[in-house]
Amino acid sequence: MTLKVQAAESRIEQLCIEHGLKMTGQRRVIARVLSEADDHPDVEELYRRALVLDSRISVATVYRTVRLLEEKGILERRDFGGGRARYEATEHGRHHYHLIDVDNGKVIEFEDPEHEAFMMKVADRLGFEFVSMRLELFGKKRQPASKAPGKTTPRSRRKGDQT
Amino acid sequence: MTLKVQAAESRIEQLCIEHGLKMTGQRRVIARVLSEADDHPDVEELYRRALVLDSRISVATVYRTVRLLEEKGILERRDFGGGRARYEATEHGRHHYHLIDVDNGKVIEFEDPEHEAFMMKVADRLGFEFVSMRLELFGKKRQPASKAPGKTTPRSRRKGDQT
DNA sequence: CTACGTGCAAAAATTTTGCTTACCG
DNA sequence: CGGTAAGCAAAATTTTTGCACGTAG
Repeated sequence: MTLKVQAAESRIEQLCIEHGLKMTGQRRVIARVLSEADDHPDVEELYRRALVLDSRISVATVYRTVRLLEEKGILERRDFGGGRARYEATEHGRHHYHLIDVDNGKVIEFEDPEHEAFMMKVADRLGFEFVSMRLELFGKKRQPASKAPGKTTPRSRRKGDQT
Repeated sequence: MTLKVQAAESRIEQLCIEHGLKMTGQRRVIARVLSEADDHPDVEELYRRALVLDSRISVATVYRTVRLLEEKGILERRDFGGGRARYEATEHGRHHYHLIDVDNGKVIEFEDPEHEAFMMKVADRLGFEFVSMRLELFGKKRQPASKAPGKTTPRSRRKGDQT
């Protein structure tokens, strides 16, 4: 019996093809990494994950690729306040939003089905065709039941932010 | 009769004082620039405007100040896709949102009175105390009644973005 | 075959910082 | 006065690019 050796195209690769992009080995790898990510990796993280699958990829290519995919509407860029852009796949018709814990940078996702529809209506009313949106909510965890606040903010380029 | 020679504190300066910040000449200038801005200037633009009022201000100070004010919740940082952070004064209880024209970077503001209340409820439901939020809508101007699309995107660090 | 993609390293752009001096409270 | 802020220039980061070469279609 023959094995199917990873023949399946990743979801993002599929989208790339639909958009008529030339599929190079690197793009396939990056597409796969993106397809499998269920968090919000920045370029450096994408690069790291891509390297595992294919060691001859350069950061430059990752940058070029995310920019391309963003322009095509396949990816969306986020800014959760860490100074570096984070990416996630676009989910048409089913947007989710982000609640960022300002104390530790953790990101919680939530949905609101009516919200996107409402935004589309807003765009329409203003004479625009909806392209995409971003909604970020910043908050502090409630429940001050114990310790002191604690200024836990190491003031420097934080490499390892969460989710 | 004596003239009131700019004795009035700017709104932002007022807030700084309430937050117990030491008011230096530079901060006063930057606070004033921010108070008078009705757009979304980036650091470089703030620096330019501050220089007009006081020539001995350095960019470093502008960076340090916006960071400080953002931490205090007096300012909010925005990302309209130009690669540089933009700032605007926080308006508690009356958030407005941004619709960015993806073709030319122009920003249109709009409001939705119920929206912030709704977001606060969401935060609360998730166990968080609302700190702030951001909502950005990206769209293309409708009405393709004339010319061709036109790839009007000079691909490089664009210095002069709109609004 | 040819246009487009990639690697590499250098360049550009943005933001942060170390250190000394200035100045608010 | 004492501690914080500012200036200046250097450093750190993040992102883009020029060029020679590789490759998808």
